[in-house]
Amino acid sequence: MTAESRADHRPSATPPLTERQEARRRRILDASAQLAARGGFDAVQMREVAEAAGVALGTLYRYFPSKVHLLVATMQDQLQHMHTTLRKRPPGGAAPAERVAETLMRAFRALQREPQLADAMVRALTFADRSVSPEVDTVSRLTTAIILDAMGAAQPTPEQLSAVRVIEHTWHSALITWLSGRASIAQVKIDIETVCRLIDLTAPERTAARQ
Amino acid sequence: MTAESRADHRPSATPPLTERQEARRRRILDASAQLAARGGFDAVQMREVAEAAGVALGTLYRYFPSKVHLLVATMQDQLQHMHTTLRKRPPGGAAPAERVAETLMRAFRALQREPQLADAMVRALTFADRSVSPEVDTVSRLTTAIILDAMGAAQPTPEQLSAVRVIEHTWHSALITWLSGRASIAQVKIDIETVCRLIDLTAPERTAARQ
DNA sequence: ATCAAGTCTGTAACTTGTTCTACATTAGCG
DNA sequence: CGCTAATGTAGAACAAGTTACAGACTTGAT
Repeated sequence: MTAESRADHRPSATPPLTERQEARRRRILDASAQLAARGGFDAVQMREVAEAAGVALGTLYRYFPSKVHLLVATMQDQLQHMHTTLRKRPPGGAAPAERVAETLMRAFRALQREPQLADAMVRALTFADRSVSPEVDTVSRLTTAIILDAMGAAQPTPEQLSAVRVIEHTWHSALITWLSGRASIAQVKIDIETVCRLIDLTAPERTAARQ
Repeated sequence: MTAESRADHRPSATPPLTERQEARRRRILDASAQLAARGGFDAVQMREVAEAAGVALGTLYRYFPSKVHLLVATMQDQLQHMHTTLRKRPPGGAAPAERVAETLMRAFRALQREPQLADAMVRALTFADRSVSPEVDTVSRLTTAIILDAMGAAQPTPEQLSAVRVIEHTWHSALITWLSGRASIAQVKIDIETVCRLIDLTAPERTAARQ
């Protein structure tokens, strides 16, 4: 059970990395997160990341072909953490809508602890162009997984998936308005709770509850 | 009734512009839109905008303190157009939710005609940092106005305003997923229709009939 | 152990957003 | 008109993302 078996998360046809390469990748991601946590998107300067990670600039670009790729990968990394953390203490609400809202608010509070890091990651995510689509998609799938987990919908209907998509849209966009100082934390909370009402609307309605 | 009285749209304490200045501003915005329409965000290069507008680089920066400011202003400009255009033929649906969805889809089709321009504007909008907040807020208010128009809610309740906020979030984020090729046009349509269901949910339901 | 292919390193160059500077033009005002 | 402050111009300079390249180091197969 060496480092090798752990490394096979990524779906794409990445040639497996040697141990030293895995270590380099990790140092880079850590350096990225650390610089981001200090000063947000702008503070993640490729030369500085390279230096902090003890790697040449060219190498950094071999691992992550652009700053946006790097930050999206950083987000993937952080989301993994969050997903495992969230799984440990599942939300307590009775209705799916409540549980999703609770989960997202928990994630939101985690982001509030490192607002600059959140800034860097979210800005990169929404600024990403087509060349980063696969990576952004991975982040999106992770987010979807977290929300579906909270809903407790193992076999979501297409309608429910639509609701989840809309929730994700709202989540990202609300984060942006918060990060750029155009919405308060309270406002974000309201938006999340509002959009989560869509879940009730799309629940498999044979179960009496809401009609 | 010279050009002067027309110029007083902007709320901030902008000293009134002379006629030549108004003309410069217009040339800059037009050049920006034209370059954006060609090649999207990346094709809007400040030197090229300046040259196309027949203005020195320093002047461009006096009018718009950054590329993002410029593109957000371009978006304001385009939204004005759209708002007037949309007002001319109001949506035909019976229920507010239908009308809003119809209006947004109409706007979406307009954006599809110039996808590169849409790309430049939307990317700028979501990439904008705090220094652009006032301008982004103006765009947001314009969008809100368009949606409220379509709803026909002259006196929206706080709940309805929350729904509108969420609709806006979804609108922006769905546009981004479309622009970066991660969602199809059909998918965007579904997302818009899904989120518009929130309107029914928040309608002032004491007035039995849909009023 | 050795060789070829692939990786890394250090560094310079290039691109484009942004800032700065020195000088010319314009606008408002007495 | 003639002055002065604000505005505009041309172009250099700077910053950070990105690319290019020559030489050293690793790796894997023989």
